[in-house]
Amino acid sequence: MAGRPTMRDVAAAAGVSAMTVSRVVNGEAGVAPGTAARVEAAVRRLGYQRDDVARQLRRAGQLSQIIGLLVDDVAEPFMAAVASAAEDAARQRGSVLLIGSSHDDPGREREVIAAFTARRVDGLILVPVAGSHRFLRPAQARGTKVVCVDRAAPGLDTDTVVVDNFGAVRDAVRHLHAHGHRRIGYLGGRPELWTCGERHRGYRAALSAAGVADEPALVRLGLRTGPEAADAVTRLLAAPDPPTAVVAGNEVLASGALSALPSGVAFVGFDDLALPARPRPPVTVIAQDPAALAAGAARLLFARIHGDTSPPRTVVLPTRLIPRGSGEIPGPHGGGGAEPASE
Amino acid sequence: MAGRPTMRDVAAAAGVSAMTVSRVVNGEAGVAPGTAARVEAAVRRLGYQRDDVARQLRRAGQLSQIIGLLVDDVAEPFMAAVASAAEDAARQRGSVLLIGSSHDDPGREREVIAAFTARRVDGLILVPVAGSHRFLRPAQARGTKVVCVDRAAPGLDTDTVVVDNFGAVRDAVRHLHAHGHRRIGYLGGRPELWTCGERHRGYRAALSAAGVADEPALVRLGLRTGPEAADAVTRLLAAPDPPTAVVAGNEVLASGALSALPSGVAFVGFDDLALPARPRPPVTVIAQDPAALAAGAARLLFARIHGDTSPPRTVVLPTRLIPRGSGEIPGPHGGGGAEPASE
DNA sequence: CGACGGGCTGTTAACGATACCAATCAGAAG
DNA sequence: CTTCTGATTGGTATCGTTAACAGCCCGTCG
Repeated sequence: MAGRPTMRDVAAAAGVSAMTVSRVVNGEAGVAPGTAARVEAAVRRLGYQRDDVARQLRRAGQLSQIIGLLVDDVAEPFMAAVASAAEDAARQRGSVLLIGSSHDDPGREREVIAAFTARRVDGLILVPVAGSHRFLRPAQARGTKVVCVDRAAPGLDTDTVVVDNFGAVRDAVRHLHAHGHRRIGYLGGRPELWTCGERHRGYRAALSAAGVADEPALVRLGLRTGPEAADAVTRLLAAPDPPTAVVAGNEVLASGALSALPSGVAFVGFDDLALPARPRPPVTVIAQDPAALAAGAARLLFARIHGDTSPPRTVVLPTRLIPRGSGEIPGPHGGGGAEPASE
Repeated sequence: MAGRPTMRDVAAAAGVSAMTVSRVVNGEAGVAPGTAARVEAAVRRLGYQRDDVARQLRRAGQLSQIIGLLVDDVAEPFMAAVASAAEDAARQRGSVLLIGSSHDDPGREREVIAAFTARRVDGLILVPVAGSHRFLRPAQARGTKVVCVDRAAPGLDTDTVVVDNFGAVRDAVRHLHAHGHRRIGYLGGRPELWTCGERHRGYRAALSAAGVADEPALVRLGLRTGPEAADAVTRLLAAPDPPTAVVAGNEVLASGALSALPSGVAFVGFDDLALPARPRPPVTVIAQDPAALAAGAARLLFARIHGDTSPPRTVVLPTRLIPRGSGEIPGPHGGGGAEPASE
């Protein structure tokens, strides 16, 4: 009797069959009250708990009530908010959540996904790293549902929930333009990431819509860390004819850029999370809602798990430009004006 | 052939027995190279993946390679950092991580723990909420290992990894005293949480060691949110004979307090994470290392899982007081002086 | 009085994998 | 030619639970 007690142990202790114990443990009808009481007493006495591993095996084809979440790194505030909302959604539906961090490494992503699917997760919520995700096809064929969140996965035809990255940066640049800026710098992350591409595209679209030439000297892409962003800012501003405004393409870069930015330069950052302690002067940001992203992804995922077979959808959530001052510093070309055509 | 293929399917496809497939899939020796190649081809062709659920059942008594982490809320930066480090540690040891948030609710904590242990997690890393954890005894008796992190669990005899909360706040108050402050306010969280109790104890110990009377009017306990902390600060400073320095007992309160604090009042906050965008003026903080906490907890947990039966240990990690300016604002009693006896 | 129905309980056989042991076969040794 | 060894491979039982079905008992109805 060393290990954990089984239904047979309980059955023996209560003088019934394992089947009856199963019925009592699962609250099924059709057990005499007296018998149920005896079984419950035995359960408590032995400290019995149903073994969901065996249960899941026997009920193959049913759901495992486990879902997996794969993010870059849970330690990032944005990803942590996603994880928290995903866990909430899972729990509400009676599932538990496995979590893994890819750390931007495709190999690691594959490993974690394999470990998850081997445990028969009902579905995966995925923040895909760069690169093809063709390798997911077999898992999908075996029945694992997949939803991408925050980024689209190139070469994978799945439900996807993202924010309007393109529009967000386009609007931010337009905002700066409306405040009189013409030379607007841009700090972007790794261009092979889908979000970074979209955001950069938004930057260029706004410039071209405003009739401003896209000047490569004002753009730094492929930045990864805060210090890299700080360095990039310093170089941008040291160049001849420097930008009068800067946009940072993600929260890490925003945070790093701020530390190197003189107070006269206008600034808009992406993401509102890393800045809860409202630095002074306050920073204008493009805010996204990670909890809404995760909730949307979970909604789509559970719909699939429960049999939805409609064609994959892409849900695009809005962002919000929150003016707090740093983005409203007037530029040299008639700044301080209102937005051109508000939306 | 609708569902996922099994070893039998692969065996049939490769013209061998299930046993041989098992050996190939698990990389065991003693299979002829030609046979192994045939099996591997069949595996790829059918998209077979080993079912770890069935595997775990058959190998009962072995490890499930799943561990569970229960935190207040993964969205908090501190907890997110703990989760990230825990996931790293688990992965390094070939395990996956289930995560759950208790949201400070004992009922929810129990539910999540039950869901985890029913899936036969090898162990739990627990940030215990307030209240008794006696209910964990049966799970421990069934073999689930438990390690507490960040907080001790009252009434539970387990390994525990915490920081020196008492000493941290004591030193912070001593630091303020050394800079000439005598009236030092304190903002504390819910006193039923172990950490909050320890920190408040540290506050009082420092005052009493310095021969300063503990004045209840300078202390606000039971605060939960940033706005509550901001409000508390405002009231403290509006009172007659207000404090010249304030200590905040956790990161949420620190962040809230800062938003309401005039620049002349000295300030030390707990925890360095919510303030990555270095507010100006920079804030002196008591920094803890959540990754080290989680790594320590994982180390103890896996030692238990692998058979360590020595008596439970409590590991206390140090904190670091990082002077950044706000805590060095001189007070009215000969401020600016050095620490009395540095340590 | 016998059959019948409903409430309760038990029996058997899986789910998919693996531990354990037995069988087969080639070539070597005697 | 027989026996033996070692390398390969297969058969069987089993992990803990539950689906499906079979039985039992008692009261009731024709």
